[in-house]
Parts: sequence; structure tokens; C-alpha cells
Amino acid sequence: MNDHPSVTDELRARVRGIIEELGYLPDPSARSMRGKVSRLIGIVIPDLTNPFFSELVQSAEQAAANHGYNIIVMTSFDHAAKEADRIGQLTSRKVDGIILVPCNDFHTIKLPKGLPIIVVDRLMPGYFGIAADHRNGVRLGVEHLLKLGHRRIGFISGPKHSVPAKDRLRGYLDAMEQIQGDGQLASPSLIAEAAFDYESGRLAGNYLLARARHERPTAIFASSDQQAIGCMRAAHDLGIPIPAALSVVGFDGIPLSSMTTPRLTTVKQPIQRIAAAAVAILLNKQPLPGLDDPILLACEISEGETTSAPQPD
Amino acid sequence: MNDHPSVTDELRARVRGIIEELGYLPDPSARSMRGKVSRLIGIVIPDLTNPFFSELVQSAEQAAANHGYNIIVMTSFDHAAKEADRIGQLTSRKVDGIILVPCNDFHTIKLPKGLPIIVVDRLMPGYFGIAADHRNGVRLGVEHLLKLGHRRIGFISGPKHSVPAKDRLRGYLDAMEQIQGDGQLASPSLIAEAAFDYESGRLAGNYLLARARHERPTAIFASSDQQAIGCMRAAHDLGIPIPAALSVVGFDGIPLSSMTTPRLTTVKQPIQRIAAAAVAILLNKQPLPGLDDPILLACEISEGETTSAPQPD
DNA sequence: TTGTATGCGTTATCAT
DNA sequence: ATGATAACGCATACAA
Repeated sequence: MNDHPSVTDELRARVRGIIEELGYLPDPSARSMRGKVSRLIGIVIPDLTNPFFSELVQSAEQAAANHGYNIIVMTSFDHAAKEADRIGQLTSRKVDGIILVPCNDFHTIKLPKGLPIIVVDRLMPGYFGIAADHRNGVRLGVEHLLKLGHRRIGFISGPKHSVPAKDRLRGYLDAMEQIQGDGQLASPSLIAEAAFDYESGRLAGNYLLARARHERPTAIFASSDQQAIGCMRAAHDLGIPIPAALSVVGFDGIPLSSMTTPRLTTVKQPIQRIAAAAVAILLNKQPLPGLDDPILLACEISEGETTSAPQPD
Repeated sequence: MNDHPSVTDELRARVRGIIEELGYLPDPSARSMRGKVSRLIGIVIPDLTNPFFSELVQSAEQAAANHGYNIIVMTSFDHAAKEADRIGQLTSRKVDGIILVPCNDFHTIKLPKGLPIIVVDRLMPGYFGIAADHRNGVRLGVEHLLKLGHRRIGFISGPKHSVPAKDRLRGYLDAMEQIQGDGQLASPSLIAEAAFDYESGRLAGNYLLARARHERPTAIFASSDQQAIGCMRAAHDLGIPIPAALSVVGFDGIPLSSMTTPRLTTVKQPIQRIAAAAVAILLNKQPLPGLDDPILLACEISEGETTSAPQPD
């Protein structure tokens, strides 16, 4: 049945015939009990409601299906204890591998060795990882604003301790430092910390924009599309027109970004490629990256209508 | 171990001690092979990228976790053949039940009897079902517009053959008929058919709005929030201010609806309650509904800023 | 109340 | 090349 080489074509045909006839279906439980594979991949993410993660899960499910695998999803709600619990459950389910987007709390992941785990998006030193190249992606976006002539560029950062948030901040600083003369272009007052959701983005945008006109940024780079949309909302509430008086660039490239008014300029993450690579690695179709040498996939900028040259002061 | 009544406390304690000591974990594969439960629930949805479904899955996962169950998600991409394949996979995985959002193609679901399946959102006659009360929900939204004084109310319908789309249309007609005098308030030219996504909503909105001012609707009810957002985009592109010259009401109540500019008025579906009820029924914690008597849960209206009284012609 | 034997559906191993 | 058999880890039924 499993295409063993030393079996007659004739017998194989006979067996297949009977399989059809009886409507036989292999039982994965029995398979996974006897053998060592369950054809099951676990995926643990902080929040399925976040469009970035839901697209990630969907892409992973497709990639897994292509190899005859199924996905079991679990939500950690960004809570380390829940995350540990979920990983434990997946372990006892004998999944063949785990795709993990770790929660932001500082913590370590404990898992029985032998179970391959691949950390996605929020890289952790010491674990195999795949992610978009956030640092260069953000740099790309900020450079776009610099090229348009902006100099007071605000930055909505992600949660302070999260690795991707740090990477994105690094990219912002890279870009700002590279063109700054004597003055400090990237002053702390231009940086606001926020969670990645809409509402936090709105609050951060409000913080950056509720100032005298010549002090407030002429452009804002947000660390997520949701933040960017929240920020647009804040600008609107303050009566600041986009892009006339404020340029906004987001990060992620979720489908919604092209449906806002005006359409959001954003840095697009290669979500499908990330998911496909993660699955391929867990299934040994692709070599493991080095432990401290994660796979980074390039982002690209997607121009919308929220960016233009700054107004003269 | 399974808290059998006739076992000494002393023995129970001893066993628990050893369980701790050895770090024993029950093996679900073995359990499900021997017994008849796998503590696994399958869920098949058309598109995880749709915020409505991702929230549904997340809620189901939570509800299942509360009972010690896990969820296997699968995407059908609104394709009947894929849907059948997914159900087959779940069957062979011996899931204890399936939550299904069927695809829109006209089709029948085939599955081995004995496997409880509960159809959610897009009800099908002949299957156990749970859904929001779309018809009355839409009626609520349209009545809201009528009360504001609107009479030329456009309606963006869902795909013609889908059951919820028909229900929502019914609700629209209910409301319109109830106040209409002699004239036909709900003329066919006020109804546009579209898929539920952003882009289809934009096209439908464009169709309804690209007319002479005194012919175009003063308000539009969209069958999904994504359609509503697309429709707002179309209005904006045509230079029609919202809500001054056009009121818009959506349906679903996804988190994003409160982050648009202006905030979307929408009819909210009780997603969490739907998911919780579906899980409870599959786990026999709640009685099955009648076969042709689905459980309908009430919607409620959430007022945003996209609705106001119509301008005089 | 406690201990023990059987079989669930596979696959790997061994004998034919 | 094919057929037979044990073992995987658990729940159940039955014996002690």
C-alpha cells in the first residue's frame, strides 16, 4: 500500500482494487501510535484575529496540505503560560513539528528535544527561525519618506521588548542616521511605543500629532498596518489631511491596506513564503537554518496614496 | 486516573504522585484508537483571511479548550471539492465533530453517519445549524436608516445562491415593504449583487452611486463590513461625502469597523456565542436543534458615524 | 477495591 | 515476493 519497491504490480493493483471496494481509509491514530509520524503540524500564534497571523496560518495550512499534512492551530493570547500549555498539548498529540510565533513576554521555550520547532516572525536567539527582514524593510519605507523630502519622521514602535519591534526600530534609526547631518533627526520625541493593534496605533498617532504644527512630524512610519490605520484615524480626528499635511507608511501589507481611504502605502511582508519555508523545513524538504542565523526574507514596498512630499513649514 | 468513583483516595494519590514523577503524558493517539473519542474537533471554513471566520475559529478554539478539546482548521476556499476532501480528512482523523461553514456552490455534504456535523453561518436545510439571525439583523439596520428619514436605500447583496445572502436580502425587503406606500421602494435598481470582500463591495458601491444625484440612493446597506468599507471607498472616489451625502451601514461587526474613518455603523453578529454554542452542541453539553429548525442568535446594531439624516433632494 | 488480559489498526521484522 | 506476527499505549471487561 505504501508503494514498497518489492511488490508485484499485480498484487498492488489487487490491493488498490479492494481498497476502493471497501472504502478503506487509513487511521492516522493507529499510524501515529505505531510509527513515529502523525502527519500533523502544530502552530501556535498570539492572536488569530490579527490579519497577519490569520494569513500566516492559512498559508501554512495550504503548504502543509500539499505534503499531506494537517494543521492544528492554537492561540496563546500573548501569554507565556498559555503558550507553554499549548506546546505541551501539541507535544502529547505527537505533532511532527511546531511553528511558533512566541509571545512577547520575556521567556524561554521548553520542549522535549526531538520535536522540531521553528520560530516565526518574532525571532528568538537560540532557536531556528524564519522571518521577514524587518530591519531592512523598515529602512526601505523610511528611505521612501526621506526621498520625498521628509525630515521630521515620526515612528510608531511596537512593544518595547518584542524582537521584531526592536528590529524595526533599528531599521528606522539606520535610515535616519544615514542621512542626518549634525542635528539629531531621530529625536526620542518622534518615537512612540505602542502595541500592534488599531487602538494603540490611534493613541500613538495622537501623541505624535497633538503638537504645534512646526513641531509635529510631517510623516509617520507605523510598525504595523493596523497601527497605521489607527494613526490615520487620529490624524483625521485632529483635522490633519493625509497625505497633504501628513504622510503615513505602514508595515505588513495586509489586504485591507489597499482598501483604506486613502490607500495605505506599506511595506509588504512575504507571508506566504515565510509559511511555506517553515513547513518545508519542518518536513525536512529544506535544510535547517543555523541556530543563530535565521532565514530572513526580503520585504518590498507597496505604494499607496498616503505619501507625498511635505508641505513647506 | 480518570477519577473512577470506586478507587481509594490513597491509591489515587499514589498514582498521581508517580504521574508527576515520571512526567507521564497520556497519548491521544492511543486513546482515540482504543476509545471512541479523539478530543479533536474539525472546523472547515471558506477563508481564514476573512475576519469574520478568523474570529469564529478563535472563539471555537477557546470554547473547545475549555472542554479539553483541540481544533483542526481547514480551508475550503469556497470550493465544494476541496470541502469534501477536507471533511474526508477530518473523518479519517476521527474527529469527534465538525463545525462547517459550507461553501456557496450548490452542493450536498456527504459524510459517514455517526459523525456529528454542525453547519454554521450559512445554513443548509436538512443539517443541524447555528447562525446569527441575519434576516432580523438586516431588518434592524435598514429600519435604522428608515427612521433617519431615508427612502432610497440601496442594498449590496451577497452572492445570489448563498443562504445568508438570501436571508439578508429578505430582511431588507421586510423592512422596505413594511413602510412602503403605493410606490415600489425596493426597486431592483437599488440592489447590487457582490461577493463579500472589499473589492466586490467597491464595485457594487460604484454601480449604485454612479448615477444622477436624485436617482442614486441616499443610504446603502451592505451585507458585510468588508463590502461596506469597499463601498465607502467607492463613495470617496466619486466625491460623495459620508455621512453628509450618503449613509452606510455594514453587517458583521468585525473589530475593524470601529477603526474606519468615519467609524462604520454596523449590525453586529454574536460570533462568540455562535462558536460556543456550536462546540457545546458537538460535545453534547447542549441539546441538538431540530433538523429544520436552526438556532438563530440575535444581532444588535452598533452605531458609528456613517449614518445621518438624508440631505433634501 | 484492585490487578490483569484483550484488542483497537498500524508498521516493522522475521519466516516462508 | 509474500505472508505472518509482535508491539505501540491505552480503555474496557473481567477475575481476583
